[in-house]
Amino acid sequence: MKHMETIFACPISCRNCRMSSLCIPMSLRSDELYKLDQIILRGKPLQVRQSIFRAGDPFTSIYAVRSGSVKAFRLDDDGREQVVAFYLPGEIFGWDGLADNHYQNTAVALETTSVCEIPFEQLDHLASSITSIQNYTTKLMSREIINGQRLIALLAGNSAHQRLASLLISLSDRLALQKLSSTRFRLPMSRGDISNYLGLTVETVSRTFSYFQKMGYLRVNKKEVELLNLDALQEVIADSDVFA
Amino acid sequence: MKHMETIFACPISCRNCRMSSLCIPMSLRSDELYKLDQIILRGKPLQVRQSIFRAGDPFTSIYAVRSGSVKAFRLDDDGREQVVAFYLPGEIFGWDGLADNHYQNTAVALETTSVCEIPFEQLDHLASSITSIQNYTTKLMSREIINGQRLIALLAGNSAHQRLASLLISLSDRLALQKLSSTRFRLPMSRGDISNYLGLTVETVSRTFSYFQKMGYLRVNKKEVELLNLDALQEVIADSDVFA
DNA sequence: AAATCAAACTGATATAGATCAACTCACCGT
DNA sequence: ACGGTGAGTTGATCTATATCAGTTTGATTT
Repeated sequence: MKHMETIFACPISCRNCRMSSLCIPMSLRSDELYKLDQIILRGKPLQVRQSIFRAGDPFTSIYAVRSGSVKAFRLDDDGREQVVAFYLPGEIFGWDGLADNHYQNTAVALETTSVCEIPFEQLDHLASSITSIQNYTTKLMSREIINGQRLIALLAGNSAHQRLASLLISLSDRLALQKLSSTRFRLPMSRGDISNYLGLTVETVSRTFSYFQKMGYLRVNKKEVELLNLDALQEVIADSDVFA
Repeated sequence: MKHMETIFACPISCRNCRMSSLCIPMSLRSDELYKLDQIILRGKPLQVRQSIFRAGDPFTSIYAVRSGSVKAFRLDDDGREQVVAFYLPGEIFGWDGLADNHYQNTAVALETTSVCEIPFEQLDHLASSITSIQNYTTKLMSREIINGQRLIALLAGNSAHQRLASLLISLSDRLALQKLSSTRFRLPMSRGDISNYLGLTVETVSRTFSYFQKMGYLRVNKKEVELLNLDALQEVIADSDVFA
């Protein structure tokens, strides 16, 4: 109910989307954007824990976060969930479904979240005439590969302190892209999600937050964080304890 | 010198490549394959440690392993290398270069290795007329994303034993695709590469090999391994120690 | 064959982070 | 207002793996 006036006053489209500068539209001319806009589906906002797709579902679409945030996780052989990515506004997800036409991950809203659904078949059809779409989607997938590798490197070679500092800096940087405060923000995910994503326990994450706070690097209260010393956090990440 | 007769008697092409059933050609009709074959560059075999591309190099091509093997690694901020993938014959790598037209990783031969270089611009041009190429490359990238996420899950949630067992099973499965023995093979990478990739130390990897041997799961001598009990190794992977 | 060198293995010890346990706090339904 | 529930924090202990310190082996050079 609360958003109704928005919907009627100003139908959502890529043209008036605050995220368009981060999203596929950034690569398009006006006439091309029109065609893209036509194929995008924009449903009701999702509630917390509501899924966008589940592992095993047939692949139909990729998705862009318009507002809110999303976590993507695999279900391991033994049924445990493993978070593999968080997505913020302007970010696009769902590429894991392409390889065999079924999503490998489950994607769920971490808070009230709006996503744009981009049916892949139609996008692909558009891409055959608009080469910049083809190019851009390819680049997006490449970026997803790189982001995965960045996380692999983080998990394989870094301490708990480094892992959490990296996540905070990553979130900070991505919020900055949205022209939001990069120093004061609300973590959309629980401690459990963070610890799972970083390959740690909740206790360790909690203690590391406390440590960073004690050191004056940040202030934290539940999900609210204020980064007080970005440089110090950067240093935590950089300090390979080779010279500790 | 030793391979010269092969080269003269029978020029290398996708048609006579043992890996074609695993590689891009598998998706192509004969006339299409001809066009693909035309753009592929096949250089001399690479020696151990020779690089195919280095992080920062301008992106020009993707590569397929024809024989031998390749490791791909990131250079972390502080200059340490972090192995993010191993590639065996029939596998394709280099997608990380697409996002910003420069490779993010360095790829080096782990042994004497032949690769097919597929210039991306030309492949992309071909893809615009041959949709199965477009589809296939997209699927390959998606698979690369999934493989990365599989490794993330392995690193974030599994013990040393589980990690090594997973790698061994993965290698075994991929050798089987090549119609090679899935139980007796030579590890192309050093213990250092394995430990780096799995986020462990060489000592732990060594001890884990010894443990598996003691348990009768495998026989190992330096790089030669014989898997004696695949089921046991699978069980190591599956055993979330929830019920240990 | 002796000398050199790097990779791999093994043992002893240290430690980061897991595990186990208790407590606080905010929020929710009644 | 009141107990209940789940998320987060903190403390005490335990343990898997890192670290440190050799030793063994096999390949390479002389």
